[in-house]
Amino acid sequence: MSGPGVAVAVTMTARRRLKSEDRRRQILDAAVSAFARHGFAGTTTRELARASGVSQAMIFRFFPDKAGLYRAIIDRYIARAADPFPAASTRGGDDRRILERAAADMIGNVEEDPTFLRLLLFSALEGHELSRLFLEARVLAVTRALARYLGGRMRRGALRSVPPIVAARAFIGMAGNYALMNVLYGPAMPGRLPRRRVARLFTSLFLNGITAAEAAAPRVRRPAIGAPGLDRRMASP
Amino acid sequence: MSGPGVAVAVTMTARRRLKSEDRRRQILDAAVSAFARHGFAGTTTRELARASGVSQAMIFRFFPDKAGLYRAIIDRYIARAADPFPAASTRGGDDRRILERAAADMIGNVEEDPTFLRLLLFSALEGHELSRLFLEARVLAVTRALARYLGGRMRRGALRSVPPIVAARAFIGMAGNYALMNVLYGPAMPGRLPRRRVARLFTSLFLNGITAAEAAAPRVRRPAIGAPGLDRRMASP
DNA sequence: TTCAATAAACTGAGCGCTCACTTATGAGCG
DNA sequence: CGCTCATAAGTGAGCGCTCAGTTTATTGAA
Repeated sequence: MSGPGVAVAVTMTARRRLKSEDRRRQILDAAVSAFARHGFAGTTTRELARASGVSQAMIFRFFPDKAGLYRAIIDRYIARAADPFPAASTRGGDDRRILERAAADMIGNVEEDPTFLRLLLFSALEGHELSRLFLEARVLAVTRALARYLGGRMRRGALRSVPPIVAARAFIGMAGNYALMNVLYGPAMPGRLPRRRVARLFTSLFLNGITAAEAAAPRVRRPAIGAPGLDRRMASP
Repeated sequence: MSGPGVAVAVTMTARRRLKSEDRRRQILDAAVSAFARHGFAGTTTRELARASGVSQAMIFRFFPDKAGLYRAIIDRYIARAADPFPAASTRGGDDRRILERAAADMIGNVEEDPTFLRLLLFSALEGHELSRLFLEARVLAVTRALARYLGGRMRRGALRSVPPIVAARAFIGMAGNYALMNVLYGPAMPGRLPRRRVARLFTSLFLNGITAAEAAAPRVRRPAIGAPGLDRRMASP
């Protein structure tokens, strides 16, 4: 871990003093990984210090307290967010390519580095005050952008007219939930395929489903009393 | 906190003795709520004791340790799981009704009581050993059941032939992610509609998308270099 | 080039407090 | 009675956090 340090070990202590800014970044990096793995409550400042290779005291030199460090992490993520969907013109209309790419990116990014997703979930579950900002800057930005795009395509008559935000949530839900489950349960999760293939399938399902056409299956609208089916056992004890 | 206890405070202790089993259940109930709200690491045994109205020591009379209590909770949830999709015959084929109901139930159950979903997420994120069982008994059971149903319908030619598990994950993803986001962010989440309506919309999208038909939009398959679109900014820092 | 003086990075020891968990000793019902 | 239910009062360990003091890098007069 620490180079070719062997027997001597006296002058070669190899303990590097970093400039304040570098050290701060190092601690922040280590904290990102720790908080993503164990959450806020499950991470100790001692552990953070050990992971950064410094003493506990350094943590509190750079950050007011543990919560302040967490806040700094979220700030950093928010600051790096950019328009995730830079005005993909709603006229060209190669919907398939755009959606496939969006789905593949979502799945791919989460697969390559689940850190952000885990931080997002932990912050929401643990009720951190910045959780909402986190959501706004990243998740909602994507949702709204996609909704805007879909809405534009609907207005042009290319897609069925449904509430665009809900449609966007449906598509993002497919890809997002797929990625989420893979992150949470890894290989134990059945139905994992190469991400491009999944993206293609989700896109195909979604586009087939939402593309304007007289196809729409006959609207059976029976009262549906006592029907068998996926029962209510999904969430209640 | 302890009633009208004033000077005397001797005979009127009002401390009820419960039978062991009742007390155990009471503690378990309180623990479910606490763990669902704050996770395992974020919940203290003092807090559990206070919520159950007993002393801390009682917790350890009924459960070997904090982890054992958590285990008991998960065991209970797993024990209550049943076949969520009791062989909905794949021949009748009122797909719309069955799926709508499934989606509405998923959304409704989570909405009415987010406890289970939060426990599930916390246990997965915190890496609890029983997390996998939890998943198996509840989430995968539903996924597999739906996949089985869809697979049956595909074999009958009623639906397009795609990997059934992935199709199931797509549908569950729509409803599940919708419910998840609503739980995590509540009213801040845009695009919330009455659950029946959302269920109807998701089902319609999905069925339109997956129903066997020659509809399938023309397969544009350009290389897609440098295309604008939802970019990769979804998950990486 | 040398080297004390200064500034900055850094740490070990330990503070007060809370954690999960234990023990001694009742209180109340059969 | 006797036996179970219950608690008050602990225990050592570990928490977030602080601070006196040490170690290193940088400076600038000689």
